[in-house]
Amino acid sequence: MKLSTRSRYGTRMMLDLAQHYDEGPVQIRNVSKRENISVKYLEQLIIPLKKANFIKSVRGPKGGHMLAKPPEAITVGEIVRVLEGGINLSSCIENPEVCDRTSDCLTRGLWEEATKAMYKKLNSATLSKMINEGSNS
Amino acid sequence: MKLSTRSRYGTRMMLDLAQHYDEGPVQIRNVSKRENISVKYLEQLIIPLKKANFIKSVRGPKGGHMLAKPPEAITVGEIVRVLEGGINLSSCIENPEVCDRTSDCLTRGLWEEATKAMYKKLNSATLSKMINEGSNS
DNA sequence: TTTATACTATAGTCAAACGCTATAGATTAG
DNA sequence: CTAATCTATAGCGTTTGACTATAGTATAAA
Repeated sequence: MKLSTRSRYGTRMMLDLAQHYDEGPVQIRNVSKRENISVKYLEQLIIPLKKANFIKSVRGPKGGHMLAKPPEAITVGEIVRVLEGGINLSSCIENPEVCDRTSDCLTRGLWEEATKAMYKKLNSATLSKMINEGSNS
Repeated sequence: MKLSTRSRYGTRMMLDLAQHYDEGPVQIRNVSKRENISVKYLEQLIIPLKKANFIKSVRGPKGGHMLAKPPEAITVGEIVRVLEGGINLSSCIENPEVCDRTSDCLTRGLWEEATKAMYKKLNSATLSKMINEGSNS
């Protein structure tokens, strides 16, 4: 029931990139220092975020990473979905065939509704909103 | 991000008990057959649910288990909270001290809001509602 | 054209959690 | 007193999570 550190660290990295948007490529090394997260771990998180087109990278010296879209066009919901591999309270929501009781299951609908409620909140939070509203909003 | 089988099986057991409420003590053996969940595993789930006063048990021959309150007085949210050990997307919500960034964390508030949204849904579902509304409501 | 800097890819390690099973014991109706 | 039933605790095998290590590939700049 907990979000993985993947999602939490990934979101922090994306917020860090958002705070340095328009400053050119940001090196992982620096994100690592500021956020106190291992370089190797961040490198791993970047891969799926690039595939999802949220980050673009520049190789070689002076290279680095930057948001592929402006901070107001990326939501935390999207980030979590990419890093968590889908947000769902139960795998029977995506894959009804994992359970032979699907047809008459009393609980499935509820898990789905609860998932959606959470989802909605996360989707309403763009990176720029997060930065502007701050922590104690 | 998935609910554990503990919560899902536990909820199914509670729904089963609700469907046999007022029939006297129900034996785990029978719940096990109907729900296709191991007896030993169910026995384990009953313990915390008894402590939380959702189930009461009768020992000896003809003994068994039954809801400690009517089905309309128990919500799925309560069951999940007991079996999951709290529903929270991040442990920093219950225990701010796990992270030294709490004071200026941009994400904590969002995890909390999303948690509450999910929570609200689960709390609105009583066992009797679940049974009456069925699966395809 | 070399070299240092930075990103990329894949595999490995360690510990904790999960899902489940087994054993032994306590209680009580009949 | 005994069989049916619940109770408690410990164990076990697998999976997942959170990292870490190694061996690259690309490229700006000297």
